[in-house]
Amino acid sequence: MKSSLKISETVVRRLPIYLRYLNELSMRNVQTVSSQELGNRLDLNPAQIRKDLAYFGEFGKKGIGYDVSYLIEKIRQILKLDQTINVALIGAGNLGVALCNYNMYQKDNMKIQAVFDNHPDKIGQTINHLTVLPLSQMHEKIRAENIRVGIITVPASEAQNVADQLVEAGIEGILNFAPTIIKVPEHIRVHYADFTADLLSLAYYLE
Amino acid sequence: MKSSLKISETVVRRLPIYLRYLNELSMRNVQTVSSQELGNRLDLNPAQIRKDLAYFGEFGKKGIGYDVSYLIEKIRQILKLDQTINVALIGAGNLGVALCNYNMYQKDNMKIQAVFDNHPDKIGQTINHLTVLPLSQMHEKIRAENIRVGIITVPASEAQNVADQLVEAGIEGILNFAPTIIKVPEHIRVHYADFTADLLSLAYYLE
DNA sequence: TAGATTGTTAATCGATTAACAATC
DNA sequence: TAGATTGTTAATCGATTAACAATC
Repeated sequence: MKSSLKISETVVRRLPIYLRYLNELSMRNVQTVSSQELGNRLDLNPAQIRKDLAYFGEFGKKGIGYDVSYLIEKIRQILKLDQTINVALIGAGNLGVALCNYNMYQKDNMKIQAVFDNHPDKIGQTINHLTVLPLSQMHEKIRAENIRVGIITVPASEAQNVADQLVEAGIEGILNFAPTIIKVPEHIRVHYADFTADLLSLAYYLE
Repeated sequence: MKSSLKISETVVRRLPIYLRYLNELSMRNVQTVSSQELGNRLDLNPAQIRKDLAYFGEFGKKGIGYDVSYLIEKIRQILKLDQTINVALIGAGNLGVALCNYNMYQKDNMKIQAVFDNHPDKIGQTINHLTVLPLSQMHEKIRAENIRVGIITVPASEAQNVADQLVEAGIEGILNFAPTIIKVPEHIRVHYADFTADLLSLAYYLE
């Protein structure tokens, strides 16, 4: 385990991709997989996959490949998904509600434990067993429930304000669906789920 | 215009980000912006922004900066957003419905013109003025409406099947929200809106 | 043993950034 | 003119890939 090394962001971003396919293999009772097979399926170079995994340890066996279950366990450890991570969602609009109901991350140990919205129509409603709370209760709830990640699904115009409140409440990471760049202190991690940019850039490649 | 040059994907992906902020400036009646200001706001290196734009032409004025309206116009041309691009959405679940209602890309000239789903409960329902059609009508409708892009919001297990049908119907690009890698012919462009990977990789950086 | 596949080094490729002449 | 800022080159930095000894 070379955990002293600084691992690049591009490497970390591939780990969930590996994990997902490994889970699929596991469900099909496949015992072992090679970097070759992984690469084929995921459109990645096998050498890259081996190198990615080698940053974290020696998980494979020469001549054999990787034990599927063992590698799943290891990647989950690396991503810190061996513990439950509590998540709050802010913005109970169409997208927010969709993500709450999705809740497929639950099997990955990330669980939406609270939903916030300031719209009077929304407050008090129930979404997937969770009552929508006003933003004024965010600080208290986030601390009480040990929530460490916030998902922002409010309009772009409100995203920075919500981010500020999340930081203030002691959140450690943010997944921002609002189509805007937000400013947070150094120690807060922000990922962008920017599907409008994904869609618009697609137009460039047409025809 | 050095349009012969092969532009890298990372450059193209930043164009919608520029466009978005330029639109904001335009609405605030800002006439001119420097790469410095853009970089500040978007957390990007000013040299990178100048280089990105210079791939497509000389849009700025030395000593002055970029004319906001002119640059918006140019970026829209580059991304081919000066024409309307018709889009189909496949999978009228929570997420699909959310994206239909969103339809904020409409102002960017990408418009969802058809919605498909095979679930009997869904077929015939109306979502944002569009009637949900069965997949069996996809081929015909896509050709009739000149639809060039497909958004996949079905479960991962069905994504490849839907992608195959989209390709068969003559689609040119796909935005895939299903958490799985899909295989398509060389000439089809696929972008991934993989927010579960964004969320899981966030866990790595906590604490 | 022979075949397969890892972990890792070295080579390549591509992206970012600094620096600055050109010029508004 | 003096100050600001572009477009572009060169330097740096980082990521991908090929190749192969080690070994199951």
